[in-house]
Amino acid sequence: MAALPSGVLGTLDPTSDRAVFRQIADQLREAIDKGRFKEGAKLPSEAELTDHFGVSRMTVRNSLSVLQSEGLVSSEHGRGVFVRPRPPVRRLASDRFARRHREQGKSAFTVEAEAAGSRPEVDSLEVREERATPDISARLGSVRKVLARRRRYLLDGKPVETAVSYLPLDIARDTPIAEPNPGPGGIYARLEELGHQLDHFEEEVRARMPAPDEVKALRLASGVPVIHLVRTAYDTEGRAVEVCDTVMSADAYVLAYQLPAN
Amino acid sequence: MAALPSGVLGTLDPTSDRAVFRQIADQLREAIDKGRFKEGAKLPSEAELTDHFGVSRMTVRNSLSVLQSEGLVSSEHGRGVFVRPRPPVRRLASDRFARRHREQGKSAFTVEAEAAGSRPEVDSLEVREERATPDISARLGSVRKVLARRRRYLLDGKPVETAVSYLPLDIARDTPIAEPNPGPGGIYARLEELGHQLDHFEEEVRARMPAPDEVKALRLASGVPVIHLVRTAYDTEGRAVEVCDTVMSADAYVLAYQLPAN
DNA sequence: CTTGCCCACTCGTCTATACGAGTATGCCTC
DNA sequence: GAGGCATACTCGTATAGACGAGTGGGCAAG
Repeated sequence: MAALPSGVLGTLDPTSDRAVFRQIADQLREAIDKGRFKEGAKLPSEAELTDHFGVSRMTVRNSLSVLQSEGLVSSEHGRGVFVRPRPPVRRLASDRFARRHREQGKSAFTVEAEAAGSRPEVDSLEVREERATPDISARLGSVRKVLARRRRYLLDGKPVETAVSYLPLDIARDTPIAEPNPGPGGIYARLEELGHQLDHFEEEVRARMPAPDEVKALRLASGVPVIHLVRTAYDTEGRAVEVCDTVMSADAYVLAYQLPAN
Repeated sequence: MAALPSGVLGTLDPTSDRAVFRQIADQLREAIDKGRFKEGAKLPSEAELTDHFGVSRMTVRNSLSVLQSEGLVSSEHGRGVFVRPRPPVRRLASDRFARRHREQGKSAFTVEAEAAGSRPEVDSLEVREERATPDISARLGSVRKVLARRRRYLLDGKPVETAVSYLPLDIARDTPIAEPNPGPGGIYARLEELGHQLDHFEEEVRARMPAPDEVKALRLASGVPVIHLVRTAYDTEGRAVEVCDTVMSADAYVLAYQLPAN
């Protein structure tokens, strides 16, 4: 068993009221914050920490679980515990739905990802007709049946976002929108061709911890929240023509918005 | 020891590959989702779960810690484990910085909270001059020294948000902005009086798990992420006149934005 | 009736141990 | 050299027990 690099970690204060596992977590957190363990670096193994601090393994594991739920580290079975690297962040600009971004052939996601040097992918594409949930129905203006378009977005093989678009069936049925691939410019371009000139979008942003199925779909590490975004698109007649419900890995996104001062 | 209400929880599947503590967590989660345990309700005690499932206490605790890190339940020392109630959510509207909201005497936070029937409070007010961090400096356009205004917002005694405003010292020094109470309409009203007519705001939204000091300041339950919002205010000459860095309890907020379609 | 204490119940912390399972390395065999 | 296997090291799961500390209700003393 290799000894710990000296000076990286201190000792416990037995007179402190603070629980031992918290003291250990504090020391590891500080070491990470100060760069003594860099991004992606391996922390000392549980056995090494057990020896160094003279505590039982469960206490050490408790400390590590604290850091894990803070999103600072993640453990890999058989390999060790590592300082979680920050993935490249995707910035959603406030003009991302401007019409000029729709005029080109590819989808916004693809264009932007390639510009950033990433390999974009879309999978789990599924288009079907459904009964609207009460929430979706309310947002679309008391629509009963909707077309639901589900898909998952990946960058360089890593899932970053799932999205479901809901459109009133009377608008979308038997149009290219009901096709898996709606064609250049995406469904917004198709909506405008169908006479629904888009006026503006409303977005609602929430953050929360993921449900188990979201952990799976986005391959989320523990301690990573999700951003839950619900966007409603309105045409120039004031009608809600689409609701898009998206769940994003919070560590892969930053959302940018512009607000008027008057 | 009271027996568990029959039918609320099932039994384990010993043939399953799924770890026992996960199976228990799954059952509890399902019971909560289906409303068999309502908001604020007390879950069976660790001892009861230990008996019911015939496993050791640590295994039960492990299950509960899963639910806790999902934000579903929170434990109270000496009392039990409870289904976490969803606090009333504060909605930040997309027009929240419209000039008309500034014309009145009180701060936006106060007005809005009272309209919603809550008791607003602001504390930890602290105003001082500081060296700008590289990030703040970049956002303000290579400003070296700034005026920092720190404060914490509470609703009905519960902290919901901390905020720090940074203003270039050459704008804010020796003005009402440097006073703890900047007067009616807040610092934005003062900026306009000083000749900095506001043009627009840019906001960046991130979500992440809170650092320990944020847990303390916002009294966050475990499993509750924070929304990290950085807003930059620009005047009509294109100059960045303020950066506001705010951290919000994610379970108390939903942010609303409006995006143009062109 | 009120006060104060005791006690039962609750979760929090910690130890010690055992075995399982994934990973990586190096050696041995072919 | 290539392949496969043994092995050591890693984290994952689970048990059993002990004591501490916060909460709340009931009982006894005043």
